[in-house]
Amino acid sequence: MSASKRDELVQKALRAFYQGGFHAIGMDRLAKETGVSKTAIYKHFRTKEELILATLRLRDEQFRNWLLRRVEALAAKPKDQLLAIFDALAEWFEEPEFKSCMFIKASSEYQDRTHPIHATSAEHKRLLAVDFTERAKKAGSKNPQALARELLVLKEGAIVLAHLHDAAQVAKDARHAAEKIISASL
Amino acid sequence: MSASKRDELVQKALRAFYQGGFHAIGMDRLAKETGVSKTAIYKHFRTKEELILATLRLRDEQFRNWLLRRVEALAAKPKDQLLAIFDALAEWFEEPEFKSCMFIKASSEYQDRTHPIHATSAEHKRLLAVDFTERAKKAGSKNPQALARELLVLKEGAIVLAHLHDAAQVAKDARHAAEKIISASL
DNA sequence: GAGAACATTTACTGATCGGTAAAGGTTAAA
DNA sequence: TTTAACCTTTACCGATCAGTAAATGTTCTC
Repeated sequence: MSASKRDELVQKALRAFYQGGFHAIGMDRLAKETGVSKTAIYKHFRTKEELILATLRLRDEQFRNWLLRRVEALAAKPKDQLLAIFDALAEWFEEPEFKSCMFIKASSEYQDRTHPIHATSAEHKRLLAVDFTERAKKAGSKNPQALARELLVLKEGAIVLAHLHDAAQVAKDARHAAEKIISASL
Repeated sequence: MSASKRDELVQKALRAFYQGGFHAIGMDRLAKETGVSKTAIYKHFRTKEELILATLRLRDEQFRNWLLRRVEALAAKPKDQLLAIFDALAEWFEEPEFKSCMFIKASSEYQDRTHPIHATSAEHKRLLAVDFTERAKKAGSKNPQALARELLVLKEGAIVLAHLHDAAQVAKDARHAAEKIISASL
């Protein structure tokens, strides 16, 4: 299997797990949906867990890359970029394939903190906090780390509620809350 | 099976699903853990889904009852009660069995909005928002519904992050954010 | 104590789970 | 053209999935 074929497999597996859930999607169904036979999959991933971890690594890279670039495209000044996080989220929520956050779902199904899938999910959120902190610092926050963590709380809550309630309304609510938090922190 | 036995079954099933996940816990394992044979379970619940729904109804009642009474015990004035939500959450996060929110996990595993399990999860969050709105109104908020929704965003985000990062820190962050949002809304 | 009514267990169904052995195809060097 | 290396497919493994039929207790009435 070529490197590009492998990437394609991981991308398709990512989509299947995201839409269907990790326990709910079996390897047989995965083979059918990706067009790669089960044996061929197991040539490259020793276990289902390793395949899941590969999809999470891809998702982490794709999502953070998308969010941070989108934020920079939407606003120039660091303070506005902190707010633009929630404009970008609003765009994401409107995508028809939006089904909450891959990492929230992963940590829901793999709850043990020592489990690699759980740890990978925690790391994804940590890396987001690192980026938020950098922007909060540039925006002149009194306590950039605290502001970043508070914005991250808003982001995660918005994702969860966008999946359950009116996504557009939730995005607005989170943005309004962010405005107040950011103002109070400068 | 007596009514109390049935309640005990639902309570034990709730615990098993909460700790293990809905797809991950099979009916055989459930029978073993609850001490009730599979056939006996199916005498009272036509499908696994119906049992899950029964556990969610119990959890909704238990959790909202606990949170709202705890909030009232922690603070007297409506404004302080809005803040006390996050003190109560902090207590919850410190419980050793804390594993995120049952409804977030349920909606993660049953993603279709038309699915009864997903709808039940959405309803649980809606009922919390109704209570928050009432308290926000009594606290003198300019826009009680908006404040309630923003606090709910904070609450859900705090739960997700408490499950992934340092729970005590996350509870503090959410409380600080709530202080700013509440102040700005009065 | 006989018998009806109900609750519970054991044992099973076909389907699917994650994972693998063995065979069949394809390609390229010799 | 043969052979070896690699890749993929088919077919299977034991375990577990949700759900059920038939048999075995257990309890209550008479």
